[in-house]
Amino acid sequence: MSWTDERIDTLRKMWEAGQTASQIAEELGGVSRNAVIGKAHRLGLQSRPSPVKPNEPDAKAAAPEPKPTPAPIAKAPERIVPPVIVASVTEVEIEIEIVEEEVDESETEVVAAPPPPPQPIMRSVGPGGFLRQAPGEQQAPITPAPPRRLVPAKPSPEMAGKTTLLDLNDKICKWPLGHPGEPDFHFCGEKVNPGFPYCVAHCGHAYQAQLPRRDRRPPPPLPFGGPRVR
DNA sequence: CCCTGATTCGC
DNA sequence: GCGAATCAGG
Repeated sequence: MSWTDERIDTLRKMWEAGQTASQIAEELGGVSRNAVIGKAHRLGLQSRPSPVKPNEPDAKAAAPEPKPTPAPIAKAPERIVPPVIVASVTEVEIEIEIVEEEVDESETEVVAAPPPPPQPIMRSVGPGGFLRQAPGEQQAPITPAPPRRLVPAKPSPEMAGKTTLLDLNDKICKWPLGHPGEPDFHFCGEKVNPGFPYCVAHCGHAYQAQLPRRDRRPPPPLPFGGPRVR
């Protein structure tokens, strides 16, 4: 197989969409994961969370880097599934600070049920103007992706007018609708909130205000062993 | 071991 | 330019 313009285009778009080299190679067919990576680099596409860190030669008296705020970023979920990223507060906006630990000892005497705090819904505004979901109105994260590759992500009748993987570019919302492998899997396709991979509306889903730990519900168990089919 | 991407180097 | 081999982190 050779690198035709179409194949290069597919590679480029899938790479930019965050697909792994393996997935891209699988999609293209006839090439190995290494071939994809090699090509991607030759194309100038590069950098993307790599497991291997660039070795800083200047690691002499390297000060033990202070990390006061590790940035509350939810760890990356399965590829393609929109990351529900906890708001990494960049501006001055609502800050939910709750001193946890030591929940106080007043629990021995349950006098009255704590009255439900009738608070108005507070939403923080993210850059670009999207409204973050407030804690409490947050919805459970998207269901895990089903087995992928049930169907080629290519042309099909019902995909008419849909934004497919190959339609992605910097200007349109990459919020996935459905799951990879499903017949009608496609992307939002709206104009992006400048500087973000999603439109304003989907930014509101992707970047959410943090919920205090103690009020957080543990993630629901995955219906089946989880993604990844093989 | 599995996965990942980066890099090297013979072709 | 290509990609297998190799490396190294998670």
